[in-house]
Amino acid sequence: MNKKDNILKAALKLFVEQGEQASSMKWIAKEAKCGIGTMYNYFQSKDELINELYVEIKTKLFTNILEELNHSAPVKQQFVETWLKAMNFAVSNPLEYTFLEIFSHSPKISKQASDEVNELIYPVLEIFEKGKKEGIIKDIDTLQLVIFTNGAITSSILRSPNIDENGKKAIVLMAWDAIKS
Amino acid sequence: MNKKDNILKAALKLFVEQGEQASSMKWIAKEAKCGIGTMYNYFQSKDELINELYVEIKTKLFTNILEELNHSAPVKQQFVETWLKAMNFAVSNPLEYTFLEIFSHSPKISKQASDEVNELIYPVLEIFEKGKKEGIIKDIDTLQLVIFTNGAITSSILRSPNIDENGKKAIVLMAWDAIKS
Amino acid sequence: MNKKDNILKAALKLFVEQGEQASSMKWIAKEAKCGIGTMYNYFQSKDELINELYVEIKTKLFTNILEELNHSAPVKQQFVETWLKAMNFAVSNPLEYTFLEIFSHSPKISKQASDEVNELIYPVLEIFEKGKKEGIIKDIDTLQLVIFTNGAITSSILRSPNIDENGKKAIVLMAWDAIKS
Amino acid sequence: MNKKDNILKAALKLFVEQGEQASSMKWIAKEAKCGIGTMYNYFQSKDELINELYVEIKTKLFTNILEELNHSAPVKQQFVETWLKAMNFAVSNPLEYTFLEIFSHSPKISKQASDEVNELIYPVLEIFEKGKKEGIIKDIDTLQLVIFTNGAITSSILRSPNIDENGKKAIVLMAWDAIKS
DNA sequence: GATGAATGAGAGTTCATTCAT
DNA sequence: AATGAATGAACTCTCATTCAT
Repeated sequence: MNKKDNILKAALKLFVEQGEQASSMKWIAKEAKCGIGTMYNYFQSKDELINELYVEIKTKLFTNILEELNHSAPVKQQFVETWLKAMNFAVSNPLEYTFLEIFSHSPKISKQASDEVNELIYPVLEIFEKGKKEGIIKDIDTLQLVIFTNGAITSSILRSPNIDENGKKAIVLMAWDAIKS
Repeated sequence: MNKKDNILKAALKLFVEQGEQASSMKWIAKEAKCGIGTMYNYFQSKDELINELYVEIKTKLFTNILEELNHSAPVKQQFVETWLKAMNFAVSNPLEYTFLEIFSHSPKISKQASDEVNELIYPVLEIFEKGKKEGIIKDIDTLQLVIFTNGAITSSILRSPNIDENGKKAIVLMAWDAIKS
Repeated sequence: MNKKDNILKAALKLFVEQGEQASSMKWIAKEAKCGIGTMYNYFQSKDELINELYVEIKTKLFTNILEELNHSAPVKQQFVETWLKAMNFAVSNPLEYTFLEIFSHSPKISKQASDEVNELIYPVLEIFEKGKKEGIIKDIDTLQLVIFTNGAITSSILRSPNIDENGKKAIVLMAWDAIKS
Repeated sequence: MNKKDNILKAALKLFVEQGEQASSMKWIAKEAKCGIGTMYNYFQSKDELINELYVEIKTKLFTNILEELNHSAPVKQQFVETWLKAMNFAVSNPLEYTFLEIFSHSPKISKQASDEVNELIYPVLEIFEKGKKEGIIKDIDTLQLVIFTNGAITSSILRSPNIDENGKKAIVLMAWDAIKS
């Protein structure tokens, strides 16, 4: 078993369940079943651990969302499938999804990590752009549309982590109703 | 000059600009131009300061939103006016609104404070209920509708703090499109 | 009612019941039903309050012990009456007596207060001196005899604050057996 | 070099020489030539340090007193030897003995520590019991006899730390005179 | 690479004391 | 004389980080 992954996993669990401040390096080491010093062989500091975890999870989320995306499918279908996948990721990986929420506006996340992660959204933007060109999505700044959609869906899923398939679909369709022209 | 208000104001500023963890009591005292001990005459602990600030601002927000609400106006008008007021509050009080976002899911917020502010949302729920009864709002769990709406609008306003009147209106109307049946 | 006495009384109570360290000036003021500032009109500092209390109580104890002492009575009788009075003082004034024990070796008691109080013992020393001259008390350094006696009796009374008359007499007679030749 | 022992030794020295309140953890660390944090690797808190020191020293005292005690020797001999050993311990370990005196009635000593050390006295009680059965010790509550004896001897030794062998013997014999029937 | 005892800066908090009222 | 809000030095304790093993 990979030690670095153990550490990331332990940190994720404690950060989400106890809060970052309450999760000391000592405790993370104990949870990861390794020495404190070992953690510093893999991460230069606690902040670096947080940032690496953040980038890793965000990348995992987008990889998951965007793989198998059929760029030639109708825009609405792409929209629905994309956001359903996001919701499924959240449901299947509650720790990861909650972590992203907690740290997305944290001062602990470096500019560099933030920039790195922001690029991941581009393929999603393209779906909206395509829809706007086709005249089926409102002619509003694309980033604003994504932020609106993401805010709505993320809020919904975080407070209903046990939502069923119909519930998820209803939420995505509400989001579609919001942005469709 | 009110000392307690000075402290609350200084804490708000630093919490939002530097993060809570990076804002030591020493620093808050300096910003509030008072001694450290003085803060403890008004708040039993840093946590209590945070919680009091949270309840105060949340109450201020809802007071602002709900005053002058015309309960006999059409549901759509009530919906639009309510959320426009929320956005206006956010634009006029960016520190306050950001603070609420940062701390709304923080482990620092006590159960008691959380319960206290949760009651403030009831009048908003009623608007949705009325719309559902009239058949003009989707027949989905009311709380879920509010969370969806709030998530969408909060995300939007936080990342476009300089939005103009038309921008605000566009966002509220998107939210209306999402929930209307 | 005298404010200064109120303060001394409140301090005595709290020092004995809660410990000196746990008895803040604020708490003493509250117990004495006066403002914090008022205490500083009567005592320059907390330490001065402690020392004044110490000297006052020790003086009260010795006044009580030595008044009515019949210097022409037989030595044994003087001895017994003196120490019985000390025990009665302890039983009647448990707070005062415990206070003396707690502070008798405290670094808070100033050299000056200590010297002042040490003079009070002289009349008691004289009883022992007289007994030694008469050959009915062991020929051991007088101060050592007093310390032995006082240690024995003080220990005994502190752990049996509800002792009865016979118990007190038994202890004093044990002390007499110890020092008599 | 044992760090924990260094800390205990430094704390003992400062507590006795400066008082507990005046001996900050920072100062103890400096005296023990270690960092402040190091102390917290060995003791959870300052209070725990005090209690551990108390139990350790009291145990050392009684181990010292009771080892080699000849239970079949005459009661008077057992009595004399036991208390002579206590006095010798006090003379050889003045810091330790003074520490016990200072803290024996301190509110810092926990009920648990107190209970733990109270059991150490049992073998001493047995000597008195035996003497009472033989009719050579006064028929007074045993614990009271021990408290009387201990109070007398402890007071004596604390104020004459440079006492010689004859002086010690004289004091123990005074104590014997007090309790013998 | 792996470890965890050692470290000390810095955190939150207390409280004796001051001083304007 | 009486008050108590204001103060900040100094306390105990935490924890990210280091480094000798």
